Amino acid sequence: MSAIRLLVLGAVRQHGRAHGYQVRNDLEYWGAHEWSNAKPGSIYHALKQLAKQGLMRAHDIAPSPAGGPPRTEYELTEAGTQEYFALLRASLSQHDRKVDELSAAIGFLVDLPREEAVALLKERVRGLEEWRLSVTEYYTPADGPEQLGHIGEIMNMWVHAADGGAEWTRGLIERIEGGAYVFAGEGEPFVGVLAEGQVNPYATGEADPEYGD
Amino acid sequence: MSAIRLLVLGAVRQHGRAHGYQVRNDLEYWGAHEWSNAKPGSIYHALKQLAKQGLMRAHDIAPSPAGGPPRTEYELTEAGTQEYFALLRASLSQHDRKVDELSAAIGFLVDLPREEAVALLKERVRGLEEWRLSVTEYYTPADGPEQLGHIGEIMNMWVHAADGGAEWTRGLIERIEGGAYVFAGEGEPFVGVLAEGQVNPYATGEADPEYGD
DNA sequence: GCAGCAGTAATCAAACTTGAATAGCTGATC
DNA sequence: GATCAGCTATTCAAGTTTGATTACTGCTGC
Repeated sequence: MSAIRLLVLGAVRQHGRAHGYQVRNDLEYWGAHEWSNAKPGSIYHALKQLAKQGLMRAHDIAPSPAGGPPRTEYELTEAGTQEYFALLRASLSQHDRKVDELSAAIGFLVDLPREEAVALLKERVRGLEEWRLSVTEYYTPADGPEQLGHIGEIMNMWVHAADGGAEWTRGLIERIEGGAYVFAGEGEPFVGVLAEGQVNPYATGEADPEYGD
Repeated sequence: MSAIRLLVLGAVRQHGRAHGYQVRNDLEYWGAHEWSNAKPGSIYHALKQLAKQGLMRAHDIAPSPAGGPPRTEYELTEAGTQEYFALLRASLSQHDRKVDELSAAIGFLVDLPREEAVALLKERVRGLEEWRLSVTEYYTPADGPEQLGHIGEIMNMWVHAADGGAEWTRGLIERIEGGAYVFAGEGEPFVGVLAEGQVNPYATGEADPEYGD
């Protein structure tokens, strides 16, 4: 559940204090329901879990002003902030994680200082190159790759994915080094959450590629 | 659970009759534990589930000849075979499925006639191109793409993935049309499972990229 | 001759995910 | 002015996945 974890931690952190529905809305705003398992059930589960693990503080709040059942607001603890950054760094630098985790991490990329973001992404590229090498070596039987028959196509797909991933990452590094976006400590931070009452311009409720996961 | 479903159906089908541990071993032989959630628990669960749904017949067998608790052998029913091919076709042609499903499907690709495999893969390419278009259109706000800030990088990643996936698929189509591999109805089929007692030359128990899923 | 390790085979509790259901309020429609 | 649709907000049961654990056998060294 690291992707959900990262998303929920990041969303609550940006609000300072948020309830489940707010988080759910942010994630939809980010398109997260399309590339991750960010369904209501999972979000509420994650919030409870994180609270149980001491990463969030829960505050019971009176019934909402606009109808619905009474709601609970959450707030990161110090440990929660630590966990957030640890997860963010790991998701960016380690290639052997699910795609939804990377997507989430890209969304929070600017919470880090610029140089650190670049360093982590370079680490990712290194990992991808290493992995590519290990796949081609490990899965080449002693008696030649023909032994594998069409099974070799699976490895070929991995290699292709590794190359594509590395290429994309290099492009991103270039843009960041070129001065794109506003990172931590560089002034007015990027506003990535919906204010109370603001409508989500991207909420359509359709189109569900669910690529990767 | 479609990936596990496909893997288990395909493995049992190739054996004719197989017990859980045999399936588990085949999946490891294929490297499936590296790119799918093919853990023992999931495999046994899938077998039971498939049996419950009438896609497999279960046979209780006396305690194994080589130690361990009594085992159960499974065998595809007619409905199971139908389901297997339906799943295989869907996994190959639909781009909006998880990567592990595609990996599994590639492993079983040669269970289909050559022309059908090509047709399904072409369908996949069409879907990827369409999806690429929808991503670039849908996530370009009226007031220009800069509005999205670094969030646009997530969409960029998708587009990159779509392009890479389409390119890889086209390459595969080319190789198949060029006569590579032995498909259904073309003589001696490819042997993709371990015979009883044969050791798995790829079983190392380490290296776990877990790419995609 | 037996302690311990490696291999065979399967199960279980706990955690996680899914999709649907619930429940209250507002505004529109007939 | 009843009721229906739609939004706010959360919970729940059922299904799936995970990681550990169990249980049994054969071999190996001492």
